[in-house]
Amino acid sequence: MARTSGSYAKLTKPKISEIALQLFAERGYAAVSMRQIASKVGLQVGALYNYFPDKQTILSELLINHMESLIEAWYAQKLPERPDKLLEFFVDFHIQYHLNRPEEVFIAYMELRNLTPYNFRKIEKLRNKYELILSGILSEGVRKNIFSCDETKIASLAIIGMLKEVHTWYKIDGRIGSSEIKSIYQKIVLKAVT
Amino acid sequence: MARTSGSYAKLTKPKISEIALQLFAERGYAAVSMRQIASKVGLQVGALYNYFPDKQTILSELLINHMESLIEAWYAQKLPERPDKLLEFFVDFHIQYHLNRPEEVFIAYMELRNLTPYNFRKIEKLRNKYELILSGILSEGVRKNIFSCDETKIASLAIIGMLKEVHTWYKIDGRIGSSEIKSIYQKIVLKAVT
DNA sequence: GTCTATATAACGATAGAC
DNA sequence: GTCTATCGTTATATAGAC
Repeated sequence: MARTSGSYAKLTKPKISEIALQLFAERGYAAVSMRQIASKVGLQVGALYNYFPDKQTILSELLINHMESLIEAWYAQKLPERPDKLLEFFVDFHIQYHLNRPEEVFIAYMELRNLTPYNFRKIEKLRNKYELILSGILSEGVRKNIFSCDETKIASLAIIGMLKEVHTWYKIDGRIGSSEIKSIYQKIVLKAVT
Repeated sequence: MARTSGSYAKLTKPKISEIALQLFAERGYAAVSMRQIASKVGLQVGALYNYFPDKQTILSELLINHMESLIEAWYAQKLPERPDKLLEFFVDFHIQYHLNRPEEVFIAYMELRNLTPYNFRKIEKLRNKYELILSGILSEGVRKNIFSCDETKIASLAIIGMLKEVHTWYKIDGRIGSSEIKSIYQKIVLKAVT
């Protein structure tokens, strides 16, 4: 068995990320200090820099991991082949994934403006990669004459834009359940491209 | 005629507020420095303190003025007497007023967390005052047997909460015009209380 | 790997000359 | 009313002891 100090250390970085996520979502990136993060983790400031080179990297890693996990989660599934079923599947997946991570969704939306241009471009690339999944589904459907859609690229942007607004409507204790929301959006999206 | 310096000075405070509003909406309150505000106004930092005692007051005045202007704008209108017409009028008024001020709506939602407890309570009181307008309309309608509603206070909170979500849906260049949105919400709200 | 101590810069806010 | 200069504080980030 490894030394206990080493075992704990493996948990330290995820813990820093988790607490930074909470604080950034609660007070905003610029309003949170490294000292506050360290204090809530149970460390002194200097120790944070064993895990992250700077504050900016804590934020950018949160956002990059969020996007990368999203894309990985998509490809980890067994996907249906028919493009119309695949599109329904995508809507369902997207809504469910984002409803399960309200804090990540919030900072991915709010704190983009606090990324350096370099990190912002990284996020943009990942976002494009995710949008390619959807536009790929659409153009495959068009090729098989199941969908009718002139501009699959623009259509996929519009659809993702629409789906993004779910989190502003959805309340866990509200009258509308997540399964209802998903079926509503599935119908809207399918109608939009057939 | 007054001295030109005096004339310009009268415009300085509104200009500071206007530019602070822009910057706060764009980058967030905590990420904007007094020096940045001063620079964009065309002043040195020290000069800002002739108009505001501190940075916090710039933010709180923006939010307080936003709420006070909203309430004043309501009472400045000629109001219909019938409670059902008055309710329609309220929905129309609320949506139009907020669609015209996207930056104010945004910081009124996002920057509440950066208010001191004292200023936060001020905003809460103004919000209650605004909600009293609506609950007053509802209870007057109940008294005249036009509306049916058990808890007018809770109903008014729910309605305002619903109306607040308009700004997340509405896009000026979108397919849905503001007049359509208003009539949709008027119907929903009226149905909800009759 | 974590600590204490510190370098360096930027922040909000103030004082006094003009 | 605006400027320059500066105070005191706090921030990020680093260096070196343990």
